[in-house]
Amino acid sequence: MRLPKGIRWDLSVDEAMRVQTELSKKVIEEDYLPDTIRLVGGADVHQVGPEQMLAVVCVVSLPALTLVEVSKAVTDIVFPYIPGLLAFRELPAVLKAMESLKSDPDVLLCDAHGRAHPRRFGLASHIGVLLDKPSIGCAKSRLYGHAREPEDAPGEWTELTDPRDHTVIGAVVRTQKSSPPLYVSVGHRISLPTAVKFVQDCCKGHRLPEPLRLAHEIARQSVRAPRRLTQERLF
DNA sequence: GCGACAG
DNA sequence: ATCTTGTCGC
Repeated sequence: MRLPKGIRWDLSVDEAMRVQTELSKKVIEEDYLPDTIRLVGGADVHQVGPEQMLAVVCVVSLPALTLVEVSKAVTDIVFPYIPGLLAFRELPAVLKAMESLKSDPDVLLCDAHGRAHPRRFGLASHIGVLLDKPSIGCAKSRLYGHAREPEDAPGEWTELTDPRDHTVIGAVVRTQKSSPPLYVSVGHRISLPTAVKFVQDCCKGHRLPEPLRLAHEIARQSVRAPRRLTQERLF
């Protein structure tokens, strides 16, 4: 998959926040995606030691949810972890993994927020806009917004709203009984109802949707064995 | 000033 | 994200 060129990552915190505010205007919150979705991607990033990041992208086919491709990439850490600015830390690794991907997923699930963000531009939206690809934010915990707790049954969900203007910015979705809910939000080129439906369709008995569950598991295993990673050692 | 805070 | 054991519940 082709990547945009000339992106600068050596930004100050102020500059990074301004970039988010600007790019957030480009987010499309409508279903601008193929009629039939056959491939769903899932991206997860792990930190490896004090100075490296490992990104794993898994592509799964619908409706069987069978794994069709895995791509990995290692990059040096170029930005600290700051709540709200996660994209500037993880995007270099995710983009590199996306670059070596052979298949072209119809939609990409991200282990992060999309519109459910202080400036309405979390990692899921950032990667969606940069690649002009439908994307969904699917985080394990809350960053921003108010919501009531959904009932304890798979499929139950509540709205996540912006306390400033009461806009709906996401959904809190119970994907498995007795498990903490997922925070689903629009990344890019998709509507919230469609995003919620996709996440639910991709969960086969687990809390996380299959593409993300697999990516997370593969990343965890890759980080386990070697103490230091090289691009070649990943394969 | 104080708390909250994706991974 | 990472550092970390056993343990309780679905």
